Amino acid sequence: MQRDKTFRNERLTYRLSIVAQEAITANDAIFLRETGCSIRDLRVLRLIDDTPGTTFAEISKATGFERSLTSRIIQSLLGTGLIQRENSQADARVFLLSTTDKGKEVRQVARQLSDRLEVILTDPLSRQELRVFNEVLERLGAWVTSEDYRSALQEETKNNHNVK
Amino acid sequence: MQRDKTFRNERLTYRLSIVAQEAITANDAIFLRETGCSIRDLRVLRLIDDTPGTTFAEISKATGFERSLTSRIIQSLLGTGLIQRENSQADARVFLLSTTDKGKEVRQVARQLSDRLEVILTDPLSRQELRVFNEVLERLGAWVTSEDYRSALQEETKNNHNVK
DNA sequence: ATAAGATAGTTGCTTTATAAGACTAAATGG
DNA sequence: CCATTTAGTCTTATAAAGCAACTATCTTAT
Repeated sequence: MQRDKTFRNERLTYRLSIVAQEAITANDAIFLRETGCSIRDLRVLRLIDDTPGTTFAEISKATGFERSLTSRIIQSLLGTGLIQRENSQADARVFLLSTTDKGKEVRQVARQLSDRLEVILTDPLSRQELRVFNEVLERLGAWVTSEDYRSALQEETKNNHNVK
Repeated sequence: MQRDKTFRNERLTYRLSIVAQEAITANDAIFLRETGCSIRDLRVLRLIDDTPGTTFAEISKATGFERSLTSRIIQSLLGTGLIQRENSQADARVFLLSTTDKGKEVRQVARQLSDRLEVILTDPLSRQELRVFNEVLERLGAWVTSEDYRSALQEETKNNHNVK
């Protein structure tokens, strides 16, 4: 979609959304094709691979995904044999999750793919620009997810409820 | 959602998506509250205000929105009295769109709000960083929407169909 | 020992957004 | 004047995501 947009003198937020949207949807399709997993699935896979023995609840908390969504993602990863689960000895309600060999392999493939896609994405940038961009993005990420950001927004829109 | 994410050593694409997602959803809610329009509606409003006498088809083409979606957005703007339409003399199938006074006003309010929100968003950045960020984002925007980007992606995934 | 929560995880249902496509009316072109 | 194309609308299908109910197990208090 969106072929011939002009793109000049637009808002930062707008440009941000364009870049994010295009980069992500394009990448997501590629990940799906090459690994059989969406980016979101892979994020869960990565989490499990990094912390073997983790549980459903921890995944849900770490990702912020809804419980039902988390559950379905885990089902899917189990279904494709990328992760396995065993009953916890300590608590019969709990399943301990870990990656299978196949899961580890897919994770590796995804990691490499991700590297290559990132190289393509940042192709038009100089090393210097990339560095700044990365750093700024990290800072902005922390900022937009902070409480301070939220209250700054609230403060703003409280004052000028109907401007002029 | 997503409160205590750690955020370090993550991918650029991931950080990009976080920032875009948070910034946009937060902003969208604010725009909706303050102007009664979503960001998407406002984009259409802006287009119409910039090119009075434009048509449904042009809007759809410029935004890349599906025809049905475009139609519904226009209906909505008509319904809230932000735009008006008249029959084209030249072609009875065509409606010429233009903004009403109310529409122009809302556009102004939105513009100012957008300015203020952007200031808040970029609060943690130095002037210098902001400049680079803006420029890089513009360049990336052009890049990810280009044919070259698409073919670079295709090229990439064609070669290593299943890595190792 | 047992009743009353609380917690782990799953499943079905509802809402919502979007795309797809059928449809009407009018224009174009041979 | 018939066939095809185009403008724009409207209905319907589909898919994602959240909500809430549900089972099973654990914990705590009496």
